[in-house]
Amino acid sequence: MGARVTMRDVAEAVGMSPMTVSRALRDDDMVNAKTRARVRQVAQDLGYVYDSTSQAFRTQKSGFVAVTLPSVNNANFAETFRALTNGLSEAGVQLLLGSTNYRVEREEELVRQLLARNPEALVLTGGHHTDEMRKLVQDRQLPVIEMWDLPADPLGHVVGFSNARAMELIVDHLVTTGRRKLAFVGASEGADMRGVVRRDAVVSAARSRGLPEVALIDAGPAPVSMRHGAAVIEAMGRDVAKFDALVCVSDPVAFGCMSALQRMGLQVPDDVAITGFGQFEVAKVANPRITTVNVNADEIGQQVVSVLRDIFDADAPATVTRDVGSALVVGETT
Amino acid sequence: MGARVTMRDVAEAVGMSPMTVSRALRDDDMVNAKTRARVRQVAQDLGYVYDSTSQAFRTQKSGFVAVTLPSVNNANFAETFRALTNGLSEAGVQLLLGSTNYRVEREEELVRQLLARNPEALVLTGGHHTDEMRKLVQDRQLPVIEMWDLPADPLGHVVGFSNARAMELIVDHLVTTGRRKLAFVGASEGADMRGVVRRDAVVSAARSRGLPEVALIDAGPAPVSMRHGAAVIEAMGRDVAKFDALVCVSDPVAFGCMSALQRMGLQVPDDVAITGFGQFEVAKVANPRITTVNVNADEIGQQVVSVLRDIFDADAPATVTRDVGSALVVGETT
DNA sequence: ACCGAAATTGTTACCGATAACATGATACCG
DNA sequence: CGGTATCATGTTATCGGTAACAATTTCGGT
Repeated sequence: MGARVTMRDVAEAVGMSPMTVSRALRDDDMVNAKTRARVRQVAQDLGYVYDSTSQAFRTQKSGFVAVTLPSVNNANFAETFRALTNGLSEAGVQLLLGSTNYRVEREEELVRQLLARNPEALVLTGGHHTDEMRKLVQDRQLPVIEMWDLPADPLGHVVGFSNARAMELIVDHLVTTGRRKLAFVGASEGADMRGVVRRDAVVSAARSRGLPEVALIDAGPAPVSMRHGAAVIEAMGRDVAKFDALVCVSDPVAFGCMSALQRMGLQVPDDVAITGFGQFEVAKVANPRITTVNVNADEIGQQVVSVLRDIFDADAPATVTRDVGSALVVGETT
Repeated sequence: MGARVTMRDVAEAVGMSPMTVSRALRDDDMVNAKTRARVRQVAQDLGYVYDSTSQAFRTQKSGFVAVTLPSVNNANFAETFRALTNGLSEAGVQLLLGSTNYRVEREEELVRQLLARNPEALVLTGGHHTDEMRKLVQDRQLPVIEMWDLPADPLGHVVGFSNARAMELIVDHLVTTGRRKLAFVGASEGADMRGVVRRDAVVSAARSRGLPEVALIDAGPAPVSMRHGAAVIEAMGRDVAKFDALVCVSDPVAFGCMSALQRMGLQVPDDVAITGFGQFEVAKVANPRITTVNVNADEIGQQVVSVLRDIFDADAPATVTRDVGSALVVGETT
């Protein structure tokens, strides 16, 4: 009861060496079929539980892939994570998850912790990191995948899409539908780099298309969600109607804005158009449906899995960059 | 470059024994301050990364707490997970996360994998498990916490609330506001036990209060979300107006239902009332605000952390049950 | 300067699985 | 029936830390 059951115990019980037990419990070896069956039976009877820690230690292969996400509490990142989990659990790989809370310093600390677990690959969300952190991962010969962005100076493999180009799609769409006075609703400067990139892309796209300067509506520190969108629009009051369109950093924010507008009696899209980002479920179900950009979180996950598979199979693949693209999804808010 | 830097290397570089290095790198020991500083400096210079795997192996303490969630892609579970992460990262504990996809068989398999990592505690969502799985965890002297439910036959500690009582709050509220013909919108029988409990509670609460039998609207296999709620109501058409109220298994489903109703031109709550569950963000921001039940996912996480702290501090605490309760949050849909 | 206590560093063995190599058992061949 | 290829099992050493204990140094008080 007190002591834990080890392979040695199982070996003793079947009257064989631990090595044979080890082989019998793993699939891939040449062990007599009857022996294997007996070993497995005894192992089960004794309540033996395999010790991955020892295996990881002995083989120097942890069976872990480390993943950092800005937040789990985001349907898109969660979806990518789900796809990763599903794709990798078949390969017997477990995920070590950490949240950066949208802060690069937190990411550095986190990666330090994760590296101590000796992961076989590192999957990072985004391409913005501290210098210290870059050094950390580059010193090791550890496969790194950055996802959700297309960083200018990648650490290794990349699976993502261009946030900037996605925003241009939106701006062009708004121009086409006759909107000119745009406002961007997003988080305060700083933490959420993806948001910053989107904002800057909107601003510069508007400029290059000859629109008036884009107004910036600050919904508070990242992460911003439904309630922040609603709150900031509520605070503005009917003033907001001076804009033709609210370009929001994400669908939840867009939904929050829309809800606030509707409560004030303003019509979407007649009084103000709204766009979101990320094709969250709410965009499809909201009334009216929110015009958004499909970023296919699931496919990002799958592509990352595929890259990891390649890495694990062939030991030294060239670093790849996969652009999963993005597409405008026109709803009823524009 | 090829070989990894170990404590031995650091020890050699500073001219001391590995043991001293080990002590210097951990905080809590009595090492000369200057020695410690020197060791740390050298370790950093050499790019030494601590190997938690070895530590876990030697000390037989993994530094892991294993957590199973039905799905990461659920704002409430994600919130609980976030609270767990935050609370435990201070204690130097890492979380090992697995998703059961709302299936007990998957849970069993998952727990098997997680146990192989030798976690110091196991945090499970819900109180329904396979027999095999119950044996698995009871054989070990491993602290187990079930959360989000109040199981009749708990495996160990419990932090949760009564789904049944929460649904009674809703039924009573609907009765008070004059509703009698209720329909429950949830997933098909089977996987999501929490949903089943909620449904049964509504049915029996309605009976005991003398209401007509509750109609059951099947939104498809778990997990069900916005789009499933919307789809099933759309499929029903205006027939749905024969009900006084739609009692939904969750806020997202409620939002989907509401959206579908509104698209058909039905008024909420005038034509049909709607209730949700879980106080998701969408309930607060939707228009009208959805009447729901606050379940405080964050507090569940915090309470679990507190129980874990107690477990880690004092080795053998009695098993505790903490009811975090739930409260009706009246919105504008009833 | 000497002694004992406290502070600091060192030595040895070991956690559990498995790679690499060695050995024993069995089958198959002419 | 001897000899070799094949299959099946056993032996030994080891991954990188650290517990437990041992040895050494430092220091204050007399």
